[in-house]
Amino acid sequence: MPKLNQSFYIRQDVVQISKELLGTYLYSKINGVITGGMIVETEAYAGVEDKASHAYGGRFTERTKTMYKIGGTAYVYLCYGIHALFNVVTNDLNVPHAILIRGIKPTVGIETILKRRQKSKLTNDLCIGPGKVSQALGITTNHTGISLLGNEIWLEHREIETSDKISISKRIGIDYAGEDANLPYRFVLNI
DNA sequence: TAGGTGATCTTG
DNA sequence: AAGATCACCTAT
Repeated sequence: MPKLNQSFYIRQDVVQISKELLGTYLYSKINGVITGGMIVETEAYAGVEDKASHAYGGRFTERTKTMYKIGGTAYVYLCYGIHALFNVVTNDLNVPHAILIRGIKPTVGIETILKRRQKSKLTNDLCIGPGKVSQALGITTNHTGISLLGNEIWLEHREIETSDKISISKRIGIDYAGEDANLPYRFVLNI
């Protein structure tokens, strides 16, 4: 299957792209081992005007500078001291749009994923939750800034059958964002 | 439902 | 230089 190419990522509408990422596949290749699965949950973070975004108001720091890179870059940061959260940067250089990958359905390298997650059985929620996604695929903050067009972390295109299975809701864990906390920027694929 | 966890950011 | 904050997870 073809990798998502740069022109997919370099588009204006991060909310639309977030929806389109449902049903695509996310892979990592760590120490020669490929793990991955189908993306089933995403959230859009819409740049400098979005109060929930790390880049709100144009904030540009050592951490957030990666969000200003060109579409098709990985933005990974540490949350609550424990969890690496993986995001896809979109849009042009210096436009800090990002999409948080909140859940996948694992399909490749299940053995490795179970080992990384310290679980013995494949359950429906094994990789549901952004911290779990990174743990399952071996993604760490060291991966922040790398290209998603390379051979370490990448996405592949699939057509999903219908949009009827998509649920839209407000984003999780951003109560600090005022009225923007209610924006319908979370997308879940009901499989 | 609450506590663990530590890098990051803001304030002083 | 220090304290508050935080795009979460696990277990009770």
